[in-house]
Amino acid sequence: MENMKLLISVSPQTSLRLLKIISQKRSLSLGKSIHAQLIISNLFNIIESNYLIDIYSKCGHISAARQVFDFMPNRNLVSVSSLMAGYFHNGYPSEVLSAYRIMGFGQSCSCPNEFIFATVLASCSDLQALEEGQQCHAYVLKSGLIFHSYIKNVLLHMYLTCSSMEDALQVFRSMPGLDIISFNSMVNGLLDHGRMSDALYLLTRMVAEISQWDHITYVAVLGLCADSRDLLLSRQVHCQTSKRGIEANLFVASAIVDAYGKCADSNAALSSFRGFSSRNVVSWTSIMSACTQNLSFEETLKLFVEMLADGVQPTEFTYAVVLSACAALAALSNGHLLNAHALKLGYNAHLTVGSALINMYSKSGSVEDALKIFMGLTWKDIISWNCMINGFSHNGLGREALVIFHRMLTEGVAPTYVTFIGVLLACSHLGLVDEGFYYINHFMRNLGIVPGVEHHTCIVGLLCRAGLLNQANVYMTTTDSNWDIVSWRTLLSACLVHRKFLLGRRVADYVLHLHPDDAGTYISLSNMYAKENRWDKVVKIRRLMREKCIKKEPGVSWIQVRDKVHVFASGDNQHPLIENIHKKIAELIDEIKAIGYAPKTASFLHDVEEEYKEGYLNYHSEKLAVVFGLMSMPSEAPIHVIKNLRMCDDCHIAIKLFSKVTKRKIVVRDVNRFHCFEGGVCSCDDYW
DNA sequence: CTAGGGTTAG
Repeated sequence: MENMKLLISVSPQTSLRLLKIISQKRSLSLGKSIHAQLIISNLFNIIESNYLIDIYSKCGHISAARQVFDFMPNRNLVSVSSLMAGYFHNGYPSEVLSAYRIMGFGQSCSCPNEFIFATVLASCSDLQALEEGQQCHAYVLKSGLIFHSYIKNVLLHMYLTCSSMEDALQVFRSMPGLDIISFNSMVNGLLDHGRMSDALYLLTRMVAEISQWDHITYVAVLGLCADSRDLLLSRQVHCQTSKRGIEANLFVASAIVDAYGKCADSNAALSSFRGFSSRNVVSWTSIMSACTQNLSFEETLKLFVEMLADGVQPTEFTYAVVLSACAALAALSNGHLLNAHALKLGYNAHLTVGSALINMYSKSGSVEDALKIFMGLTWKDIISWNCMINGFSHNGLGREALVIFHRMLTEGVAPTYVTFIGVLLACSHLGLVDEGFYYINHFMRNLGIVPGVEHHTCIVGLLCRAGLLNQANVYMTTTDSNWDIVSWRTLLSACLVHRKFLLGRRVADYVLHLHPDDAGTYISLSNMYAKENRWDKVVKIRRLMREKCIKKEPGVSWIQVRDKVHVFASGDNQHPLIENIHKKIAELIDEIKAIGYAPKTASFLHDVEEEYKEGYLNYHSEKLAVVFGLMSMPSEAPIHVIKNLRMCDDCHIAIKLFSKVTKRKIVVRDVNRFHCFEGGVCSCDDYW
């Protein structure tokens, strides 16, 4: 710094050399001091001012750049294009176009050159301003500027982002002298439009026409690997990049992690991520996304903590990924924490973060908080609406879901495939049979949305809920859809709830014909027999399951208390406080027996599985977790428990009564829906 | 002195 003052006062050539270095280094503080020196010595000319515009723009101080520009007594084309580039790179493409309009080229100013058009066309791309872009196209054709390679490529990019693939292809085909940048743009454009085979064809052409691929070509190829879920190809490309030393590039590194994640190999994603020498937010976010997509939710949370410890600031993408991991885990307290964190950094206003928060809160049993977030959004898109509608529906709040749906229609937002899953689910909760059929048969059809198996399954649920089980069965057998095991289970469990055992057994036989080893169906069947006290049949089914080595997925429930997640499996005694928990359960069972609870047992049989024996039900995982929660949470705090299977009958009754005798709010998220127990009743109205 | 293509999301 001391030397700099001397240099400026000594020679103007040296000051230009200094300015060049400062521009390359993007040093705001040095730029400011040399600016001050120039003012003091009153020595600056057009070139020095242009440098200052460039430096301020590159350092994100666009208003300072504008000030320098405005105070210049004389300007040239470089002054204009530097300022335009500044506006463009700082995210103000519309300023570039208005600057162009008021510039008065050809009159007071000389004609625009290739530098000006490069930035103007790039701004058209960002603004999706096809018409302006076409006007530029005409000008660069007439003026001959089209022969500059920069102009050619930026024009191609404009058509790729603003117009049809056909227009872009026409520009691409008519362009002489294609270079690596034109090819890269075209490949990426094709991939963006989902035209994978065309992209692949172009890549084979690139092998012949481009001597050396660069890192951006590899990013495109890795995008192709990810889109086509081709693990082998991903490995091959990864190897090539590391051989050529390109994997050190952070764009390439992130693309490698993403490709492995999309190809369902989270181990490869993790080990390649660990092997990279440098990291940034994007590569961190990519690895977290890879883990979340492959159901390693805890890993995502651990990585997030590690990233923060590394001093890397999250972005809206990061929050979206981590929040969706929280949603999957129903990790409400982590989600709360992330909400506060995002709020502090100002990311709460972002659409993706907002939707992720709505999703997280509604999947963690706190719809009230989800609604608060939703109402606080200044900008809503279709995904925010869908998250809120589905959030309400999944929590059994059909009325509220429909209110949001109608508000969405009034605001002129067009519903989508996902919207109607929530809407039909809401109809099912409310018993609105006619409305449900109206939505699926007319409303969706008028919008050109073809109903999928999710919608049809909602209709089955709707009919079942209304007690129209035969109609539900007929609907399933006569409607052409990709009926899956989920849809059949909807009908089966309805048969159980409504005690339609004849139909239930017939359906179960049919399902076992389609899915011979489905444990859930065997269990439903045996539950139906158990409800009729036909224990001989129960024993037979259990024996059959043993012979076929079909195992029931063990019931697991978990609850978060402070910073720790406590996991309970049915009948296991792993928890350090298990003695106290059993004692507490026994006390509570005695209490609720006094108000009418009658436990179900089949103690008179020895050949029945453990779970039917006396007292065994008391060791069901959800009871263990709920009672542990009652013991360890402050007395006003609601108890949030998550279970991997559907809740069992007995636990449902017992927990309802627990909520009454303890005056606590208890929320259990099972694999299907939420049960919100309060004052002895459940939000599911005993139907699940 | 100024300009081009690229990674992560609900």
